[in-house]
Amino acid sequence: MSWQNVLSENGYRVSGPRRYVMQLLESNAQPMTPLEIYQALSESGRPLGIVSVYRALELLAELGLVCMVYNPDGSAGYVAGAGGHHHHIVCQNCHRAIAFAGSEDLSSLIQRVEKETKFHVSDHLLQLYGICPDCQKALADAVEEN
Amino acid sequence: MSWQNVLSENGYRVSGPRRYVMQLLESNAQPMTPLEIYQALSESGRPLGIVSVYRALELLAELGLVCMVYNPDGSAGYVAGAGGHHHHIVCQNCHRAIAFAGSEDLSSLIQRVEKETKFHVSDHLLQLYGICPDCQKALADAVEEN
DNA sequence: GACCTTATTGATAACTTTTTTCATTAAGCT
DNA sequence: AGCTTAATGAAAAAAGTTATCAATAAGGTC
Repeated sequence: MSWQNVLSENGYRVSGPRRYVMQLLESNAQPMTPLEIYQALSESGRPLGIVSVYRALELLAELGLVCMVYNPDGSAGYVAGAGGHHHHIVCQNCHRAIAFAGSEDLSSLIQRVEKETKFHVSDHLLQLYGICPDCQKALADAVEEN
Repeated sequence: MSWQNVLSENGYRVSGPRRYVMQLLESNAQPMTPLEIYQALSESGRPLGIVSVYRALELLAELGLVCMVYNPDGSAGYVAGAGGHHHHIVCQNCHRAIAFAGSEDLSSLIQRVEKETKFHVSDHLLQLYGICPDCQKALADAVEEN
C-alpha cells in the first residue's frame, strides 16, 4: 500500500507539504532533522512553513511511514520507513541508513532477559552502526593514496 | 572503580554539581532529562545552575558513567550507567530502566545483516521495552478490582 | 591547616529548536 | 464548479541548549 493510500484510508489528506516531506525522505537515505528537511525543500523550490514539516513528520511517524534513527552521538533524524517492523543500520561515515527486517534473531535474547529481569518484553529498539560498502571502498582507496 | 576515581584519574575534579547529578541518577532508576535533574536537585536543597547539569552530563556521558535511554515516543533521558557495554530494558508503565549485559546473543544477527547489507558492523544500540515485575502486579491488581 | 593555581561554576544573554495560535488556503467530496 | 473543513503559513511564545566571563572552590603544595 502506498503512503498516499495510508494517508487517505486513515482520513488524512494528501497535501503538498506531506508529499514534499515524504518524497524527500524517500530520495534520501540519510536521516534528516526537521530543520534539514525544511531547508532542503526550500532550496529546491518548494517553499513551505517549517511548522508544516513538524506536523507532517508527526503524522507520518504516527502512521509508520517514517521513523526516527538515532546516531551514536545522540542526535536523531527521520528516514522513510518501509512500514512494518524493521530496524536500521547506519553508516558512521556517510550516515546512510538502510533498513533490515526480522527480529526472530532477538527472541532468544529477549527470553533470557525476561527470565533475568522478570519483565514482560513487548517491544524493542535496535540499530546497528558500521561502515557501508561504498565508504569501505572510499576509505580503503584513501589509505592507498598515502 | 568508583565514579569518583574515574573522574580523578581522567584529570577531572569531583565537584559539587558532578556529585549531585551522579548521586541523583544512581538513586533514580528512571531516566531523567537535564531539566528534571535540575529541578529535583534544586528542590532537595542543592541549588546549582542548570548549565552545570548540562556540563556534568556531557562529561559523565563521555566517561561512560551515565548513558542515554530512549523512550518509544522519542523522548530521552539519562541514567547512571554501570560502565562497560550494556543495554537497558525500560518499563512502559513506570519508566524504570534496568541494565542487562551481554550481546553475544546479537552476533548471529549481526553476521546475517553484514552478509545481507555488506556493511561492517562495529557498534549497536539495543533497548527493550516492557512491563516491570512491580507494574505487572500493580496492573493485575487494578484489573481485579473492577 | 593556610595558600596558591586553575578547573569549574553560576548568572546572563544569545541562540536554536519546538509548540501554539488563528486567519487563510486548498484537498477532496457532492 | 462549489462547499466543507482539514491543513497550511506566519508570527509569536515557549522550551531547550550553548556561549561568555567574572567569581568560586577543588586539590595539590608548603
